[in-house]
Amino acid sequence: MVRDLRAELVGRSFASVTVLRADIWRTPLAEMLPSLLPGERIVAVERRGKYILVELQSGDHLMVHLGMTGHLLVCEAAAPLARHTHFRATLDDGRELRFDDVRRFGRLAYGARPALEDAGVLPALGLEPLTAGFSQEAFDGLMRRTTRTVKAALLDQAGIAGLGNIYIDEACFLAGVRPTRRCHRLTRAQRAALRAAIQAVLVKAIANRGSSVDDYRDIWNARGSHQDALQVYGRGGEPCFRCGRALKRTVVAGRTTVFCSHCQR
DNA sequence: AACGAGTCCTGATCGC
DNA sequence: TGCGATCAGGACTCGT
Repeated sequence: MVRDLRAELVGRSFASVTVLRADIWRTPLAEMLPSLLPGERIVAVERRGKYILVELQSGDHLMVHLGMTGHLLVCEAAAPLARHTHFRATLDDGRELRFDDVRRFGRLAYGARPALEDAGVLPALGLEPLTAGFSQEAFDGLMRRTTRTVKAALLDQAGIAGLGNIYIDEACFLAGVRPTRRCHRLTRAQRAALRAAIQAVLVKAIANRGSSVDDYRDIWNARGSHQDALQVYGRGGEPCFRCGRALKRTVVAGRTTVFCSHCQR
């Protein structure tokens, strides 16, 4: 999404702004946005973990977290509104950037990045799994110093940023590691396999433009295709693609978790 | 430190 | 056809 947004938005300026729902904002600026945002040129679109950051010429940022069902859309101003559209901003080329979210777990914020960080609106996040900082040494350090389950540790955005329920189950399957395993008990080989699997799963899912298991759509409302490549997520009770045995479905760290008890140890 | 439960929401699906 | 229970890509808070 960020790559698509970057290609569409960088260099454009915001024109008018409409806040249809103010309570999804983490900063008390919703009513001031119509005076703050118009005229601002977009200079960059970045991502930190699951947070999307649209950087403006003034140094302020429009921050977006999609939650479960949040969606950013770039469309013509005349395009019909999605049922749960909460924010729309026109661009200087006549198009609009819109945010819609059925469940309203998504959050928007506006402000200078240090201010967003100080307020905890943009929380402290861990390693970016597709950067050099996600070294085997760094990953080993994280795993060796905690007794939590692998699932819980990978869900924790303060350790590694950006992994969610789908890709954690997928990475564990690819690595042959049970999500219920305790981090500090993983072997060196398992840690290496897990780190490689996390990266491989993310790279593939991004290449496939995301997993449209249900609501996910890109900024043009198109579906991704990675849902067709998922090995375990959503397949509880169905045969493992590797060994043919029925996949187990349980709850780990409060989240539905699917794994193969034969292929994952 | 770690974990479970509860909370925030709407909508799809399923059993009766 | 209707109705209630259950569940869903996330992430807080609170109590143990």
